[in-house]
Amino acid sequence: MTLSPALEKYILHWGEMGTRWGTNRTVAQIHALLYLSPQPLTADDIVEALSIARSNVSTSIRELQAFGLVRMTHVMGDRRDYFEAVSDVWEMFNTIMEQRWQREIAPTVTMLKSCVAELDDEHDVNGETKQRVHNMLEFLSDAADWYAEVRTIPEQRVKMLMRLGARVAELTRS
Amino acid sequence: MTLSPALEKYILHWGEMGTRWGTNRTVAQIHALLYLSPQPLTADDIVEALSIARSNVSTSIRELQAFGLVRMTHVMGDRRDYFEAVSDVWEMFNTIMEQRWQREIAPTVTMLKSCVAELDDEHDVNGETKQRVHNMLEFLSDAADWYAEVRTIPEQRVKMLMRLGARVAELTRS
DNA sequence: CAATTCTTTCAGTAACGACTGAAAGGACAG
DNA sequence: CTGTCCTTTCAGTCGTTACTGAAAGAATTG
Repeated sequence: MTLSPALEKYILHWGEMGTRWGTNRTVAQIHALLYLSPQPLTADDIVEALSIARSNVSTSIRELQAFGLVRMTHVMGDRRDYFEAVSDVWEMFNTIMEQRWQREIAPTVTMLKSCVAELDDEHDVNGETKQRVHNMLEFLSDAADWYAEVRTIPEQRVKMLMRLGARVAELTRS
Repeated sequence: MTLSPALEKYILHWGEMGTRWGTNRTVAQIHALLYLSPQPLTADDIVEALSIARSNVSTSIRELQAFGLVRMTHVMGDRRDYFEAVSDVWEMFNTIMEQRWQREIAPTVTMLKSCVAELDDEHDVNGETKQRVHNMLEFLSDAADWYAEVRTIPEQRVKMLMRLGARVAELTRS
């Protein structure tokens, strides 16, 4: 379990980015390692490759499984758990988007709705302020509705629509 | 400078979310406060409203200005700096998206390109592994191209395209 | 039902980033 | 030029989260 320079670079970078994407460095590194590995790995493989504690692998793997980014598999005649990452990139980003949506946008929309309701009774609050809370709620719930729609469209069709969007951008310019 | 319960809730929540969006709690709280305020505020107004140190306001405001989310203004006959947030929600999210793109996606695409190049010379690396790095690069650079296109389309037209996307989702289902 | 192998839990520690308060730096008024 | 007002810088502290290592737990084998 020794990593080539390019693969090590990939894993380290992914770890850095992970901190910006809601997880910690280790979780993201493990995810990168599993994504790069053609075969499923054991926890001890990961310990060795990344030089981290066994317990750290255990908790990080659990987080990745909860995210839906890593699956557990088994090998006949071997008691150990093996892990592999979802290897389809499109599926992977769908999963990440979904998670982030649930953790960030959905609770915010809930909060905004209750704020709007409460503000109705707060007569000393400036009208412009109320309007801005309203605007934020409208923006996010429109976006939420749109995202919910898009999620139901099959991958191939989304790709098609994206190409269409790019086409329109060109027409707009000319 | 006293906040109503609903506004306080808004600001606290925004602060929480800020930590998930690449900034820290204070920066996000200040941004929320300025967004909610119908008039520009001074640094001391912010100190009082959020109970934080003056120096903390100074550095946080700088970060918000660098993000392009807050502008400085002045009042005739008053030496102090006043600050106001971009109040248009659409513009605000465009700005946030652009920043996050530059900080997260762009460097990753750069990293992936160099990885792909280096992997060409690393003959002991598994073919499937190389393929996966390639897939990731392709996905992200396609997404980057698409995003660059969309950014050039005027707001109204993007909204139209979003509605069109939702429409297609409905057609797909029936 | 002991011994072995693997996994998980958890308390303590280490590392990191945010925040404060004091001091320095600038700009203006008298 | 001096004092006042406002802003910025920075060293130190505080708080939070990640990580480790030891111990407990669970599953399997002979």
